[in-house]
Amino acid sequence: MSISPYSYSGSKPKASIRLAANSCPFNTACEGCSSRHISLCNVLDSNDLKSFSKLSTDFQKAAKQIICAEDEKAEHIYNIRSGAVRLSKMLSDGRRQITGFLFAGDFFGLSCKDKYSFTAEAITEVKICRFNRTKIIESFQDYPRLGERVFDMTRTELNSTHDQMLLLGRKTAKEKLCSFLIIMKEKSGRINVRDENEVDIPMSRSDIADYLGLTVETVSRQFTNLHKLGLIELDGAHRVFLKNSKALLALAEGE
Amino acid sequence: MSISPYSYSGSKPKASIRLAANSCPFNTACEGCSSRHISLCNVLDSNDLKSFSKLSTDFQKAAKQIICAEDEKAEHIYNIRSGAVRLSKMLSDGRRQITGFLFAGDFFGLSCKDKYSFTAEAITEVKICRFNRTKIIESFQDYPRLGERVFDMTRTELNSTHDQMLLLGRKTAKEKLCSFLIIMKEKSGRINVRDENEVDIPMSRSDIADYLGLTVETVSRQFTNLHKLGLIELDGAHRVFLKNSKALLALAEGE
DNA sequence: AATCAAATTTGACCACTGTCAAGTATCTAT
DNA sequence: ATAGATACTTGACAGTGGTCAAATTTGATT
Repeated sequence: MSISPYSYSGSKPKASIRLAANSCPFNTACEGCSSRHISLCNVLDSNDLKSFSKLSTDFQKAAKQIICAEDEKAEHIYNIRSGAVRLSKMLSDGRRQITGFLFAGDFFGLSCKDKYSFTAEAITEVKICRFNRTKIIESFQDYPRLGERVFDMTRTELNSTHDQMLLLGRKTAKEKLCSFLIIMKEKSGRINVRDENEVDIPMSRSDIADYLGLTVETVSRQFTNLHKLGLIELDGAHRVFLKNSKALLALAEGE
Repeated sequence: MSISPYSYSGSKPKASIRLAANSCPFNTACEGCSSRHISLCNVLDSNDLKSFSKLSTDFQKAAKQIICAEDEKAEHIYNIRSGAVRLSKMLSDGRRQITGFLFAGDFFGLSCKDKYSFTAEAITEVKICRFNRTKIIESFQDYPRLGERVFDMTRTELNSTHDQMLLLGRKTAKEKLCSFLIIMKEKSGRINVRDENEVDIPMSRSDIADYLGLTVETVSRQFTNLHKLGLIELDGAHRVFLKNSKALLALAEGE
């Protein structure tokens, strides 16, 4: 089995915590950041980046750790440098909806008011940089292009939540899973360019279920179903090969 | 039956079209706009408003008219002055998801890229002012408070789509309808302060169904159900009296 | 006021997906 | 390597909400 860009299978919490204390070697300078080209800060030139980097703090979380929790005071916004994160909301009886899977280059926490409106958890080991919300919003004055970039990303995000509403409200289980696979294909293409049809699925079946508004069992059955239809090949639970992504896309759109 | 703030029952298309040609008496000045206090332009002072108003065009649409269509070139952003609008997305086979109901003070069209990602239709007769997208985005330079306001409203909107995802993915039909009634109560309170428990429902059962990811029949059954439970009183299909909004809220949250 | 069309409600039935349970595979720890 | 825990898959059955159809109400048109 080829090496995954996520380390969901081999992550060791203890080692991760040690690294987190150590922090990133480029703590005070974002210049060496490996995710800069896809992050919000990619609009800053070398000079601006130097002063801007003082606003950021770098840290790391092991898989399954909470990054921030729903209803907690929203003091920071977070930018993912590597790894995978899930954002979720819960009903009082434990029913959960995952509102998004986030990867390198994605940020979260800006849309909240005084409290976080979701819980953010590490799916794999993640590297994150964090900014004070107030300060970064103020900094949009000094770095107008950054403000524009953040606004732009927020608009894009709003657009894709509308697609997700169409999925949740109107698609069948099969269409939902096909949509999910297409989404994951697109996201993984942004991060790692190997065979574009070889898609990593860092999250559990239960995460997928809570993202698609289904149960684990239904998700599992639909994986089996798509395999029987000859549309996908499974290599363990966390790696999928899309044998016919055109057909998957058509199914995803209900055609 | 008391008079509704929407004119969904008595609207006459012909008359509306005539009015639309006539446009608003305050066409070149937003000063007299009755929805200014709740609209995005409420951050502008009297001077700025005068020059800003030159960017806007006023018009009116009768109920059931399309304001802008999915996949159409996105040239404008729209601000609702009065009436109710629905935004929706469709699958190729006609399945529809309504992503939002909009009222006086709401705007739409900003989150789109080159094409509109939704169709906007008038539910009731609506008064709307329209801005050129490019020009208004440029104008954020001159009116920074306007840019902040729009950004802020976009963030709020993103937050509420997350709530809607939780609703669509994880709530039961009963919980969905209770949530809808609570949402409508809050929105109508913003526009018209009468008895806060007397809620106008300008949209059809079919619109509600497509908003909640249900069928018309299920929506109708749940209305009947809530009535039997003594939680609501119906005065026709478009006016609801919430007899116990606390209980409705609890049901909406799955408690 | 009368007629027709559209919207809403209600009923009967059923399918998709959920629930509960058991079996299998995978990962982690020793 | 072995054992235990966790994650995933599969099966049997059931229920919520969907489908189809008919009745009723509401609203528009003449």
